[in-house]
Amino acid sequence: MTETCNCNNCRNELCIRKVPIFSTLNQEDVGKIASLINHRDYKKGETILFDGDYTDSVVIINEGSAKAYKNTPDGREQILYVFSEGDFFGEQNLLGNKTATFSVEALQPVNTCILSRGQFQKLLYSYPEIAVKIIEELSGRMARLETALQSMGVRNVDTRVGGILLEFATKYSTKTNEGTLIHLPLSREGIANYLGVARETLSRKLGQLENEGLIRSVNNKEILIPNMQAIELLAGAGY
Amino acid sequence: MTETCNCNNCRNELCIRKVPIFSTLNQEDVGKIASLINHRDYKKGETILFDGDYTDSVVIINEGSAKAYKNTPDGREQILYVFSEGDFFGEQNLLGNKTATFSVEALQPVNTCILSRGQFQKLLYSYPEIAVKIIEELSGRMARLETALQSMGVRNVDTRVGGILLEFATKYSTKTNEGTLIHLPLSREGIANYLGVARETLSRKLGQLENEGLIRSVNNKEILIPNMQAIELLAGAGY
DNA sequence: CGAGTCCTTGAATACACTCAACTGTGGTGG
DNA sequence: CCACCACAGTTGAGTGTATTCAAGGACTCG
Repeated sequence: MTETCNCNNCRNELCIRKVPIFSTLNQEDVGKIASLINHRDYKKGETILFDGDYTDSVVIINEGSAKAYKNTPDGREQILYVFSEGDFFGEQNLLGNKTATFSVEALQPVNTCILSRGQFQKLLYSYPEIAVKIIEELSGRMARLETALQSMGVRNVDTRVGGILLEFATKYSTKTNEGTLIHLPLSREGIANYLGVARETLSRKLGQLENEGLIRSVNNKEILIPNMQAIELLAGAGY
Repeated sequence: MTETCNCNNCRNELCIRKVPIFSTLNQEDVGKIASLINHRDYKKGETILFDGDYTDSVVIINEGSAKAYKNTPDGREQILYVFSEGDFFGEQNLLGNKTATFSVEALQPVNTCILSRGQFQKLLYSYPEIAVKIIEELSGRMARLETALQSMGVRNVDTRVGGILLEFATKYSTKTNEGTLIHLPLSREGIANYLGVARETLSRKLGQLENEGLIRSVNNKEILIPNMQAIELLAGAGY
C-alpha cells in the first residue's frame, strides 16, 4: 500500500497528493482515501456537470481545467470560476439532496477524481483537518467572488479588464525578460463572459490597451505585460 | 450551568441557540461554548469591521442587521451581504493572519457574539459537526454570491430589480391578503448599491413597476407585491 | 490547404449614468 | 406646535459608453 507502483490505488494516491484539502494527511490515510476514489475523463468541450442536475458526488479536478458558469435569462453565459488542478466542486451537496447551481464544462481534456457524498461526509467527521481545509478553500473562493462582484459593479470597463489581467497574472503567468507572460485559460469570448461584457467590447478594450503599450497580444492564448504596475494602476485607480 | 437564569452564561446560551451552526450541540456543549463568548453592541450606522483591518475573531450577529460592502475604485459602495440574526463573519481569518476583505456596518442597533480565532479553531476540531454546518452555511452564501454575479451580468436592469425583489421576498416578507409585503432591509440607495446601479435608475425602475401595477410602494421601508408570479416572470424571462 | 470557428473592426442605437433641481420626510429646537 | 434643516428619494434633460448588428479578417484543426 505504501509502495509506488502503477496500480489503481497508487495512481489515486498521486491524485490525492495534488489536492490541497488532503495535504495534511499522512501516507496511511492517503492510502485509505485512495481506495474510495473513482475516475472519469472528459474531452474538451464536454460538460462535466449540468446546472440543475441532481448529483451526489464531489468532483476533484486531477488534470486539465474547466469553466463553471450559469446561463443568464437573457441568453448569455456568466462564467463564475475557472477550475484547474486541485480544485473541487459539488461540496454544496454535502448535506441535503441539492441540485447543481452551475454547469461545468471542460476547457481542455480533463481527468477527475470522484468521491461519493457519503464517503466525503465520513471523511469530514474522521478528519476535522480536512473540513478546516475546505473551509479555508471555500473562504478563498468566496473572497474571489466578492471581488468579482465588486468589479462587476464598477462602471468603467477598463478597470474591470485591468482587474482580470491582474487575476490571471497571479494564477497563469510566467516571468520573462520582456515582462509577465499570461497564459490565458479562456478564449476572448470566455473572458468576456467572465467579465460580463460583450465579446466585442473586450476586443476593443484590449486593442486600446495594446495601442497604449500596456499589453502585447502575443497570440490568442498569450498576453505579455511589460509593466505590471501600469496594470495595477489601471485596475485600482480607474482612468 | 443547565438552569435558565439571567447570568451572563445563560444569556450567552440564548445567543448560541439562535445560531444555526451550533444547532446540533447538546445542552452541555452549549454551556461550554457560552462561557467563551464576549459581547459587543453597535449603534445604527456604526462600523463593526473595517475592510483591510486585521482581526482575529469570528463575529456572530445576535440581534439586528448589518451590511457588508466593499468600496469600488470609482468611489461607489458595492454591498455584498445583508447579515441578520444568526449570520456570522470573520471565518476567513480562521487559519492565517488575514485581513478583512470587506467592511461591515450596522443597519440597526446590533448586538454581537464574539469568539476568538483560537477558540473557534478548537471548536472545529472538537466538534466536526460544527465544521460541517459552517461548510453548509458557506455553500449557501456562495450560491447567493454566484446568483448575484449572474444577475450583475444581465444587461436588462428590470430583470435585476425583479431578482432582488424575489430575494427579499423569500427573506423579509409577510403574507397579507393583499399580497406579499416585503420589509426592505436596505434603503433605496442601499438596494441600488446592492444591485450595482445608480440610485436614480433604481428609483425610475421601481416607479415604472408601480405604474405597471406589479408593485405597490407602501412606504420607503415596505413594498407590496400583489402577484408574485409576475415578478418571477420579470426576474426570469426578462422583458 | 480549406472550412469552420474565433476574433476584430465599423456604424448606429439604446440605455443607464451624471448633473441638477425639486419633493417629501423625519428629526430638532425654538 | 410649527418652522426649519438635513437627508432620502424622485423626476427631468442631456451625454457617454457599451451594446447590437453586420461584415471582414485571422487563426486552428483536420
